[in-house]
Amino acid sequence: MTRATPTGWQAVHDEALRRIQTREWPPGALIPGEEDLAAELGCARATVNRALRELAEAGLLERRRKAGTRVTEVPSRRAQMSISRIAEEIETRGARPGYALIAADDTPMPPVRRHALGIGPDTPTRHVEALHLADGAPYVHENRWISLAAMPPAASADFTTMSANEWLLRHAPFSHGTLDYSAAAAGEAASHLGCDAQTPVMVLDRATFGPETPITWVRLTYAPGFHLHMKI
Amino acid sequence: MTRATPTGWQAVHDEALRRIQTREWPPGALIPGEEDLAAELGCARATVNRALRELAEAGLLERRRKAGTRVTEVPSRRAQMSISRIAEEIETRGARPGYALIAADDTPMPPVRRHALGIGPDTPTRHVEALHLADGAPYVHENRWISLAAMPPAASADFTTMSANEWLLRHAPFSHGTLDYSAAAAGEAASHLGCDAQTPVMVLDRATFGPETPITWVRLTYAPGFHLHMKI
DNA sequence: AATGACGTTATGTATAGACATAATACTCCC
DNA sequence: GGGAGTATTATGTCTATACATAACGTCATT
Repeated sequence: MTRATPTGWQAVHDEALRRIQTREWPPGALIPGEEDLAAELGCARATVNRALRELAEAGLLERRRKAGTRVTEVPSRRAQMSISRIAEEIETRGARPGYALIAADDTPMPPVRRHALGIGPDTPTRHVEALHLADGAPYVHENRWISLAAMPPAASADFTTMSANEWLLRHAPFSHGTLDYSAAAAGEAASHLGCDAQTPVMVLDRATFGPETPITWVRLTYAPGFHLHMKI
Repeated sequence: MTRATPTGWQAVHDEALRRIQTREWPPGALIPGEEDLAAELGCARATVNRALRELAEAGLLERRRKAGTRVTEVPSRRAQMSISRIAEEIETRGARPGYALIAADDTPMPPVRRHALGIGPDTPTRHVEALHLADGAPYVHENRWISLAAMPPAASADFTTMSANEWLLRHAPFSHGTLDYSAAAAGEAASHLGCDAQTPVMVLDRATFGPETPITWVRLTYAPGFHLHMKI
């Protein structure tokens, strides 16, 4: 019963994945217990545990104490994308990043966005508008408000050379946030992006929070032709 | 030196996260070794390892053998979204899902898409066009080709009541795929979505692969107002 | 029959100890 | 001084064992 070949949790992971994909363990089926699998594959239970835990995190298995482990009936898998500095994003696409500040002022934050970020009408904010370039061409228009309650130094930060995006990534201890992509007409950003006001473009609204407080709300309006690529 | 309070890898995880967020461990800094932390927090090295590994997977720490563990300078974090059945997606938004088949025929797969999916011009495919509804209103238009080489039963499957989306999730052992969101004018899908051909809408191009073979390529054109929400 | 207590069981996690591995730091030789 | 080989070291992983915990089933009680 003891198989010699697989050692290491990755081998166990791969073997289990194979059994799921070949439907040797069909959807909905209860798979052998950790103890049994460990015996069969000739390794410790902890090793099997690690392997099956990863598969459960990937959404391919469902594990419950006492009930055991079963193959997910209709796996709802997670797609991942990495959120990074815009400059890095541009470099990843093989282009030379550029940056131009349009305005850094005290334009008040619209009430709708105050609400989205969860800050009161009295919280002071700073407004920054900028354009990011890829190989000299407009890439994305950035329209941002920063809560000065959460980030007082932002009041005097210089955004002419370093973008607010990068400044915040370096200085703000952010912990979580929300992303909201939608399609819209370019509208006011059109002139900066060098397109028609009616051109369909991708818009990203992002709210970012520190461990305790809201930090910033930003609308990124991408130039026409942008596409968001993810793997699953 | 021994702290009583934290036990369990989650406690260690939280404590390390706190130290990162409070900049007690500033960006770029080398943090104590696993052995030291285990001694300080009064637990086994394996427990510290588990906690720090999770933080490294989250992109907050960078770990290298011999070099030790350091806090990521500019963390590029990952946003996740769950890919599930369209019906489930609609239910999640609090609406009653509906489905209507528009066409199931042998319309050939356009060469561009054959290329995207990676199948030759001789591979037989089936074409399915359908509309998904949320509370009776158009939600998303589905335009799909299925490789019959990978999924022969799809040739005779009945897509009038069950969508190809759901049928494939149940029958195809898919392992990976690519997602590509973009903004575009509604175009040909406009009539089905009940909007203007020039209306900006979100378009999702998805290629899905089994462990060995390409399975399906689909273009989902979402109705106006759709937005893609993610958390980070 | 419905309800509640309890034992059983599979997963979840902690532990100490060991070895593997990668990468740095150092030493020796030329 | 420079390059090659070696020692050192922090993380990566496996093992065996133990106990914790959630939840299913059963049995007794109402």
